Amino acid sequence: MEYNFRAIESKWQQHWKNSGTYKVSNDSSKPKFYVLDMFPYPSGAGLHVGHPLGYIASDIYARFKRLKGYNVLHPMGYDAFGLPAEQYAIEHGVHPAVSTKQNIENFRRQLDKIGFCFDWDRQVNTSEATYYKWTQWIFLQLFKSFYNRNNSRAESINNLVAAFETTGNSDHAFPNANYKLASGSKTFSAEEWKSFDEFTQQSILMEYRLAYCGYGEVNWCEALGTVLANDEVINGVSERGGHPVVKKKLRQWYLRITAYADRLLEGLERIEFSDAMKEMQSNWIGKSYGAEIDFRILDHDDILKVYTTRPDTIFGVDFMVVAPEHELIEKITTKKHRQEVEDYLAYVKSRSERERMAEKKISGCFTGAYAINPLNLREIPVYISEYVLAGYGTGAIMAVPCGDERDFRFAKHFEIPITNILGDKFNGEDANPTYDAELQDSDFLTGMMMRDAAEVVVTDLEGYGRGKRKVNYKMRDAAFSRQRYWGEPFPIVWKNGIAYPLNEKELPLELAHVESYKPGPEGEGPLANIPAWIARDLETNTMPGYAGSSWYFLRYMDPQNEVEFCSREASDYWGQVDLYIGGTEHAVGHLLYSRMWTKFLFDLGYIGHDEPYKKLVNQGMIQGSSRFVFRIRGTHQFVSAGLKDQYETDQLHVDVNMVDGFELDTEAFKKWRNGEYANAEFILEEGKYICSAEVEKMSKSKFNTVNPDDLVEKYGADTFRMYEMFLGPVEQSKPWDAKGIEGVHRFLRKFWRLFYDEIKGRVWTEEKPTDAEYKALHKAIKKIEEDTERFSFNTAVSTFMVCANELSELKCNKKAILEPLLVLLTAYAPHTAEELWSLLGNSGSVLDASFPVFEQKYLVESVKEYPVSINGKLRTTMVLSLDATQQQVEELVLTNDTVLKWLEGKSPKKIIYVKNKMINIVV
RNA sequence: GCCCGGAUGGCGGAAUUGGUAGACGCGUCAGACUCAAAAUCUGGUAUUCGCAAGGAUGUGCAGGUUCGAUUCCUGUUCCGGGCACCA
Repeated sequence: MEYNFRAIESKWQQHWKNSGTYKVSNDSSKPKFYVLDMFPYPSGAGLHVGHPLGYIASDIYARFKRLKGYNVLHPMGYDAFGLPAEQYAIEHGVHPAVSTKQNIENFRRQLDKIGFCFDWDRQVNTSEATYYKWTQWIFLQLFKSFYNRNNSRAESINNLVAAFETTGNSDHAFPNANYKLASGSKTFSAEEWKSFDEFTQQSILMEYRLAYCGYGEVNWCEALGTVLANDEVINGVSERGGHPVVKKKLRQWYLRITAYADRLLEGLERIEFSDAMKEMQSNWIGKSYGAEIDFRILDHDDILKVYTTRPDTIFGVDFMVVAPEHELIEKITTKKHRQEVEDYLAYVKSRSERERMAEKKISGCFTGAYAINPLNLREIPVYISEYVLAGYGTGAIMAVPCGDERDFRFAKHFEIPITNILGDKFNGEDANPTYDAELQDSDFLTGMMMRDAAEVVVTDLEGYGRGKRKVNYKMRDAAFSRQRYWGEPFPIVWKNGIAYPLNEKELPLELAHVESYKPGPEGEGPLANIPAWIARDLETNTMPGYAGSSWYFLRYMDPQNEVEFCSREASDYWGQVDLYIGGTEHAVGHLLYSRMWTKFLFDLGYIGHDEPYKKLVNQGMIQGSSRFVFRIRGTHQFVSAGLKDQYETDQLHVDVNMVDGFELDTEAFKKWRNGEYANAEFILEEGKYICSAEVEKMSKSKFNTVNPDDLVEKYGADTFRMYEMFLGPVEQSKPWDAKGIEGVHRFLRKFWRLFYDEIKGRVWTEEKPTDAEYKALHKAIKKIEEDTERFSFNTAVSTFMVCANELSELKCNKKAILEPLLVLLTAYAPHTAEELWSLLGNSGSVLDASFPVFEQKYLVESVKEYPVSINGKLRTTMVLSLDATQQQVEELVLTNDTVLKWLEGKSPKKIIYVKNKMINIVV
């Protein structure tokens, strides 16, 4: 009887489906455990081998916990809204709902073949109205709430209106400190509030709402008449067609995530994320303590406000730099410098924020204006440079070239004289950002340590009313709208420039059917082209990809609920996600947004916990080998990799399936993407078009995916599962390579042969095991249990191999040994385990067995082979009793021939003996 | 540029707390079985010197701490992820 994995796997997959083996109840006497995967975007390329890496890990853990007696929730669904479906619709004219449905069916087929223990009755799909009804509902709650900074939680906006009606905004200053009423004031009284017209009142409330409207910059491509995602822009031109892209301001929705900045930081202390992950999140939030300082502008009434974390360096300020978007530029630029400034601003407009940050070359220009240092009245030139970003702080900095590297290089480039306030800590060749220097040439601060001076400066400035202490965050409010079709519609109508929420009873606001996915006028989304939509004054933007994923873990708990997003009873039962598995690429996006939504729902009392994920394990990325072609800027010509340096080119991904090794199939390329490159011309080298290659994360957008189907077909799901785990630590990124899969397959066949032989048939017996056999088993139980618990699945797989090798060698075919081993194997190779379990005469699923209990008594040893080193170099080994004392060891060691040889007659200085570890002799 | 990770044989990786570097698997070499092949089994396989015994070197690179460093510290190179509209 051979290992017929195809028959076994389809038999058990069918059986699990029919008998509801993986159905999970919200009502159980067992302790609960919630294992969650980051759900996939169902791309047209199907599941690739990178997806299952995390899913297999979580599946193993979920099965392991179930064997350990838990009621385990392990659901799966689809993050189904998104740009690629819309792109596909544009290219092929297939409605995103149709292609998404097909893609989901394909994903489901692929997932089913791998034998996951998902409870599919709980599946969610973010693009279904039954789901996004509740995404819209939560959005409305955000819209109708504000963040009460007096008690640090979200509350109904009605409470704020009530406060305005009694005390104006004296207890609730504008969240945006720069916001001013038409009168120029930042405060209003109750009487004033009541006197405002509705538009003014609503505009004011918009400044407080947790979901609000504002203006933000997008990538605008005039030639395509559309807004582009960052992904679609390469070197400042569109990926499609290579057209210029500039920034354009559009009305956008935002989520006021900055209100939660402190709580998002604090919450990190209560969750088990890796230190690296916590660090990334806290760097993203970027809390800093500093000061806002007002610099007057010479010959103007205007104030240039800067934020600095180093007020102690104020006497080292040699120039000011403002962001190119800064509102004062228009006013303060002198006639003489106007043309130069305008040219510079035009250049910056074509630059993405990323390019600006990554740029090593110094650029900038002088406005002709001077600011005045408030402490010594020194006149300081005001420059514009792209390295200062409008969104951070006040969009202006005071530059201290002796202490800041970028300021230093800027000063050198523009030949601005550098004031040294660091004495000999500044060498004139590099900036020194130290806090440990005695200030020099700093007026009344001279002689003071820098770290003490900040406080003195701020106090002094506050005295003059020229500055104040300020906590600043690098994090910005999250842009929450897209000028796209395939996303959740906003349940908002616009009347006379005022946004009104739809009545909750009108939800879901279903996405209207469109004939074309072409953008609307003025950069609006495709919804703006639908007369019926416009006639209802509905918002034409849609929500971004992360809307649905910000709360999906809650919907799994109560997926069919028609009256609530999730009942409090269900969310109280399941509580936090105990184990969340997903990639680090979501470190600051999805994970921060969903943490914020959870805190918000907690504030309003809809759920009882304020952190969604108790423990996060980051699966490493499976990397693919990408191929690139080089388009000559502004043309349809593509140049082979070896010749690219002779031209100015943009590097574009091509589908690895059109490339043989490195050689591009140019005819396939012309037909690719529905003829996008039909008129491409090629500059070849030696008659071939050679692509360049890079190892990158495996992703549909990089066209480098490898599909698991063939491997599952050839070797079976159990082999595939164990092989993906055997590749290496789950947290580590690794390039995909299928060449080792044979070894895992051989192991499973070998394992099978412990039970059934191809010739003899059944070989397993009821005989009593020997000590050696028990030892092999219990070593495996211990190691596999520990390894599974700590997510070290690769070493667990190798332990299975070691154990099977040992049992083969011992010729052990005894049920008393093999049966517990099967239970261990269930989490890793569920089909094989089920089949053998039933062949051993058991009824029911092996998942309902209980995890074998490790017994130390089988592993007790009395002696150990110790490594013996001389001066740290291993020279020999000695078998010694485990309870040997230091003195006994010293005596024994000195009788060893090898030791004596290396001692060369000298007596050892010291003998280090670490029990159960090693012996080292120092000469 | 900034933030976060990673680097160990021909390859994927192991070494859980500073204690025998290379478990397990792939590949490869030799052998057994076979008319032959597949499958299976046995043995070898970091580099290097040596007939061997036995040495020397070795965890990206350069230093440091330690009786002892893949592991800790400092610096550095290369690769990967993220940087706010891919999801």
